[in-house]
Amino acid sequence: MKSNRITIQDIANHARVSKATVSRVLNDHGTVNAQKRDAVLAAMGSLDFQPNQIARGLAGGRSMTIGILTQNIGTPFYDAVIRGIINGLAGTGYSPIFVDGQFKQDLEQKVIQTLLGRSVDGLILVGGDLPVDQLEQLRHTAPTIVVARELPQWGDHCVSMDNLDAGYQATKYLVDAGHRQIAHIKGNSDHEDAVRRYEGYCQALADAKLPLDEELVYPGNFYGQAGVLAVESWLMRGKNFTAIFAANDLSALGARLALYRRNIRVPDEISIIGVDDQLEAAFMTPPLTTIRQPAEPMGAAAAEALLALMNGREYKLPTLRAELIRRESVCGLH
Amino acid sequence: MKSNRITIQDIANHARVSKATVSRVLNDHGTVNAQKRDAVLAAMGSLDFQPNQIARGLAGGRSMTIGILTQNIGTPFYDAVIRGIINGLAGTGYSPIFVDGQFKQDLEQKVIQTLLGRSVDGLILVGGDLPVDQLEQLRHTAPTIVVARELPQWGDHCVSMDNLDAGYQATKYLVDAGHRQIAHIKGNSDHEDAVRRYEGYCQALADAKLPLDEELVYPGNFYGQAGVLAVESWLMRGKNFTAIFAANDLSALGARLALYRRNIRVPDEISIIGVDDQLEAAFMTPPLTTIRQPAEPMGAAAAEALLALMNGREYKLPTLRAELIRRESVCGLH
DNA sequence: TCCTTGCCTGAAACCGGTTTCAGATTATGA
DNA sequence: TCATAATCTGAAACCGGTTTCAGGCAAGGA
Repeated sequence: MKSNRITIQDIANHARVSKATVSRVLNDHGTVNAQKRDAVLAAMGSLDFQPNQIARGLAGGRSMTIGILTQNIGTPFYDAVIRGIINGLAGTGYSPIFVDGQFKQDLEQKVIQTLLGRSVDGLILVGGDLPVDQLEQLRHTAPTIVVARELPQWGDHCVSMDNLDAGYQATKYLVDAGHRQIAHIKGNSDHEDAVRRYEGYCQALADAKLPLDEELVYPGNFYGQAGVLAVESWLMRGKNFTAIFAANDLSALGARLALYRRNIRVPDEISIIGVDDQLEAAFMTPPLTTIRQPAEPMGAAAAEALLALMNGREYKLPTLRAELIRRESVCGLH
Repeated sequence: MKSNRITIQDIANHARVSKATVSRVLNDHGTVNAQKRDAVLAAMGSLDFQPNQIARGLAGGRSMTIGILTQNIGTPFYDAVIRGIINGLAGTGYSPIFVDGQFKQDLEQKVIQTLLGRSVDGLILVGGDLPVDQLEQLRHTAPTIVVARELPQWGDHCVSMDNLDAGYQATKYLVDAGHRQIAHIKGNSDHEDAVRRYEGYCQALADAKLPLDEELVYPGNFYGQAGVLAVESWLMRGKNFTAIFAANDLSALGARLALYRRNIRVPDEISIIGVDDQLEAAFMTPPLTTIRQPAEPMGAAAAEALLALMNGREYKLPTLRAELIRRESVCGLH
């Protein structure tokens, strides 16, 4: 597969100028006589010239690539964040390169090295577990934005949503609707977001002077099956509760299924609220009341922030807050 | 942000050898005296050397990147295919670069050019609309695999599932369960997969000597709302039907919701079958009977095939077939 | 008219690797 | 012991661009 691609030298020959001049018009840099510029442009057009980014990257020190570290958690949330990033980068000349950390610290470090080996111009870390001091160090190697991970001390290098607030809003909404016995299906206990949502749950309970019943907190994992098991375990033990706050939509769905099997009506007998507002939530039966995570906007904001950061432009991060989406899976108790 | 990264020359100085020798041990190429090799290796270790992929790409002609053209359709299916690709490429030294074609031919062509400009070593096209002759041409520029698009004439450069078969299986399952009036919610009419599934539906009907009622075919778009509207339009017009074949799970969900609103029981009164088997399907109420698309395996197979293709290795594509997943949204009519 | 000045331009160095090629060294065989 | 082959090695060319630098040229000022 011999590369017969035409190079800047071909253009130079064709337009009877030097490589340097071609480079100048290519980058719109320095001054070039209008006639020569036109000749170069014409040559580029007729020869269908496509500059070699690899060579540009090597020579210019800018590879025009952005490294993206993802965590292959397989939830719709991360996928949406990534979509946001891809869209945010589209048409900017920068291309995203993806590597997968699988939520393992050592692997994360390794794949970030491969990213650096590719001289990425910037880094977007989606979630992940890297300790802050390593992030700090990384930041001095390449412009870095962390997204979908709460790092308060990182200020404007971090695009995230307040998960404690999300948990709080969800729980408070149930409390305000009159619920007093509110169960919770947790996400993975080693997952920061899950812990924060749980903290929000606790805090809302405390603020309402409601006791926290540990037995009404099920150690889930963000998957649907966890929701099923949670409900079954509570029912089995004869626990009383009128509402469930699930750490994400998928486990809310699982919970709803378990109730369906027992012929327990939602929301009449038991209310359910989730977190995510993924596409399917609106079509659950009944449509799921949930806390919307602005996943795609987060990704887009991260991309935009990184672009600004790399080019030394000012920028400010949008404040992305969890938003309560009222649908029909929660009803008032009066 | 001065790049103080250490280079092959630093290693060479440190180990008292030439760049050429360092390169040789780096690539395990040619012969190198064991002592010098050790010295080089030691230098690499102590200096924490990370070869510059950009430079390697330029010099060696292999960029170790794979271009991925995606269609930002936003459905879980494509996301899953992409996950499969990322996983399939993980640990191979190749990194995926993503561009988005948004299902627009002209944009697809443009972004493929940017991929080529980055001297990708291979190309994976996920879905898309590019005409076959352009694909054919592309194939001679870089090793190319098409995934999630049926291109029978492309033989082993194409990883796909038979969507006609998927539609046929779904419909036949309903027929075999005793259903005679089977409605269908189509996907986008300009989407090949949707058309094929519809063809499968028609064929299964024909094979069962059942008439095709055009009014029971709703022109959907793979989204949930289409499912809702489909059911409402049929009900409004007083159409009789006992089963629905939805072109994907999401529109099946929509249909289920519309029935729920009318208090029509599933599957007792109306059966539903979808296509995809996305994560949520198993937790629908009732759990959705569906045709599983092996999305992640398709992505993984595409990655594997491309790797083999690029390195001139033999390979054979797995036969990935739609698989009926029996759950509870379909019941027999007897 | 001569000297600056500023505008253009091409030659050449450079980015960090790979690869070719020829020479040096060592091992082998006669 | 010497010729020959096999094994190693470094210098230099090269990949396709960018950037520096010095010089050529025309315009402007004295």
